[in-house]
Parts: sequence; C-alpha cells; structure tokens
Amino acid sequence: MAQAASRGARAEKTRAAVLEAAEALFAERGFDATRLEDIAEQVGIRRASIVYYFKDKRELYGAVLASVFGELRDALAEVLSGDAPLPERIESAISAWVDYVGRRPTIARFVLREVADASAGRRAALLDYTRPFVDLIRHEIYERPDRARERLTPADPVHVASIVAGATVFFIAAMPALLPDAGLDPTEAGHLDAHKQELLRIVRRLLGTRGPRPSPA
Amino acid sequence: MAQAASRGARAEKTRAAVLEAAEALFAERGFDATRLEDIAEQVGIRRASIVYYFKDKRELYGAVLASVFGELRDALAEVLSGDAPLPERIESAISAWVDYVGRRPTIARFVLREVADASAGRRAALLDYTRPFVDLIRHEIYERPDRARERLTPADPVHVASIVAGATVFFIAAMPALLPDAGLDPTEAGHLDAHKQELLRIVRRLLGTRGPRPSPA
DNA sequence: GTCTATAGAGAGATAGAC
DNA sequence: GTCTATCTCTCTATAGAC
Repeated sequence: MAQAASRGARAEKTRAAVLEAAEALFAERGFDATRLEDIAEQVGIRRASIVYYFKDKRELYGAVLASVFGELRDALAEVLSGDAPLPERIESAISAWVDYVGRRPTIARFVLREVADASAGRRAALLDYTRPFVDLIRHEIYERPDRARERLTPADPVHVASIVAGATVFFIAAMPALLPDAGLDPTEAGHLDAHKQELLRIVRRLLGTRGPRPSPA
Repeated sequence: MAQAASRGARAEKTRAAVLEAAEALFAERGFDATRLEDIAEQVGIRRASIVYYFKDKRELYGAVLASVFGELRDALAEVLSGDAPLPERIESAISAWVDYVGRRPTIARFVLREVADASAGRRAALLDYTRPFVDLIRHEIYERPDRARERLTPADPVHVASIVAGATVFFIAAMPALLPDAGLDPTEAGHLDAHKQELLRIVRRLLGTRGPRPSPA
C-alpha cells in the first residue's frame, strides 16, 4: 500500500510479477475460478506471500483492473483533450482504443466479464473509465443541435459505444474461439487495422461527420 | 434425464421453475458466484431437491445453456433454411437475432460470459449454436466470388459476426450499466428497432448487398 | 520478503427419512 | 418429490517462524 515507494528492487519486481500473473489468470478464468495458488505458482512464490503485496484477493483484482483500465483511460484522455475538432478527437480515441486492445488483449476479457457482472445492484467498475468517452460523444450532440435533430436520436451515443466497444472485444476475444479452424489472430496488425477502419466508417456515418449518408426511407 | 417424459405435472412445473430461476441467476452472477441455495430459495424448495432434476450444478448450467441457445438456434435455422436469396436470409437472421435478444435478454450475459471463458484449452459451448450462421455468411462469399474479390476480404465474416453479436449484447447488457443515469431500457421496442436497423445498414454495406457504397479513399 | 502450518468459512454432493 | 442432516473438499485468510 503506502509501502510501494520505499521498497527495494526485489519487492518491486515480485509485486509486478504478481500483478502480471494475476492479470493473465483473472482475464482467462475470471475472479472466482482463479486461485491465488495458481498466481503464486506462476510467479514462483507461495500463496501466502501474495498478501505481503495485496491485502486480499479482491484488492489484487482491483489492482489489476486499475492497471488495465487506468492505462486505457490515460491513453484516451490524451487524445480526447486535444485542440482538434471533436469529430477528429473521437476518431483518434477510437483508433487509440483499438490499438490498445491489440497491444493488451486481456482487456477484452475484462470488459466482457465486468459487463456481464454489472447489474442493477452492483455498480460497474468500468464506469470510472468509460464515462469521459461517453460524455464526449454526448457533448458532440448537444453542441451541434442541428446535427442532432437532423439524424441523431438521444440513443445514438449508446449505439456508437455498443458498436465500438462490443465489436472490438468480440473481434479480439470471441472470434478465435468461435472460429477455431481459421487459426485467426485478431491482434495481428492487418486484421486489427481492418477492424479499425470498419469502425471508423461506421462511426462517421453515425455521427454524420463524414462519409456517405444513408438514403432516406 | 430419461424421466422427463413420464413425469407428472407437478414435477414438470418444478423442473421448469428450477430452470427458470437458474437462468436468471446464472446470467446475473455467473456459474461460480451462483449458489444452488439461491436457486432453490427462488423456487421455494430446498437445495437438495434440485438434484432430483439435475444431477449436479454443471448439468443444470448445461441445461440452461441448451434452453437459451437452443431456442435461438432453432429460430435462426428457420429463417436461414428458407428459399429466399442468401442476402435476404442473412438479414432475416439478424432481425431474428435482435428480436430474440430483446425477448430473452439473459442470453446477452450468457454470450458475454461464455466468450470470456472461451480460451485455447476450453472449447466454447457457443460453437454448436453459432456455427450454422457463420458458415452461411462464409458461403455467401464463396458462392459469389465476384463480390468477394470486389471488396470482401476473407476476414469479413469475422467482422460481421463481431459487429452483429458484439454490438447487440453490449447494447442490451452494458448500456444500462454504463449509463445508469439515462434510465435506458434497451429491450424497449423503439430502441431495439433502431439498433436492428443500424446493424442491417452496416451489414448490407459489409456484404455489398444493398445500400450506399463507401467512397474509395 | 518469503515460508510452513493451520484455522475457518463456504458450498456442493450424498444418504436416507418422510 | 421434497426434506433434514452430514460429509467432504476447496480455497481464502491468518499466525508466526526464518
């Protein structure tokens, strides 16, 4: 906790190794199905040693989420806070998002799991990380009421978010499992870029910023 | 198991109630976090009584999946096996898919959970249900090589599946949780139809069947 | 820092009464 | 068919030695 700063190099290394192993295993199996035993084994230490760095299993899981989603939030915040016109910033954010998932694909499974677990009672941990992005899309609409009235409905940011997030995590996590014979690696640069371009085309049309308009009726 | 046919009305009713409660709880909390105790309580029986109908927890979970995904597969098989041209059948299938999710939204969470759990080792339970649909899209490409060469790449069915499946389950399961202040009910007819129309537009362009073409670079 | 040893809390499975 | 009672296993958390 408050110890991290004054720690020696060995401790830092162990701590990072625990975090890394936990990320891989929590992503693969989920919180309940992951045993601290497995994490410890992968690091090469004993289960009880984990608590020296993380108070309990839940805290370890929280630290993993903070790492995975925190880095994403930072990446998005950077492109979203620029001076460019909003549509451009949104496109940059989508591009950054796809790049990030390709670079750190465990996030796809965490998103799937967190969304599945999010319900009326339980507050979604993702909220802290997704809100800035959703807010910006919403802002785009309020700032340009002409566009809004023209084709956008209040539900549209929801569609944008669903498509961008849902399609991407599916592309990364589901396709290899559902097409086992294809030997597909969605994190490969070519596939990832095709996916990104497809998203951008869709979003341009949805936000009415560029590209062809759909024919009425 | 082989008992179901010769069972009395009371047993059938209890069995169905167990299945229904299990569907709701497994969807909401996942396999591990759901206790047989909770399922029994919701039905109004004791935990031990569940095993009279389902050998163990895993079998109960399997029965739930079979119910949820089996009914979907039947609905899709019906529209996919018709005499209409393939593009039309694909559109009908997408329409049927969205309708189904709106009618039985628990499937969205099961898809999220099963995809998250699907990995190299563990064979995805969804495979049995998704394959016919994926195969058909693939068929569409092989049958019309002109179209394929024109704009489609071999990865395209993957994009179609990612967008159709991913965006839909996100729209249903994630949006209410990520936009708690919006009070959004994605299963409401208007929102669901907007989502469906959006998917159809996207897929038409992806398959090159109808709608506007994207302007080349 | 990391270990061994153990306590303690679930939760699923099983046996058998009614 | 449904219940009570209990067994057993798994896994987390804790105590304390090195």
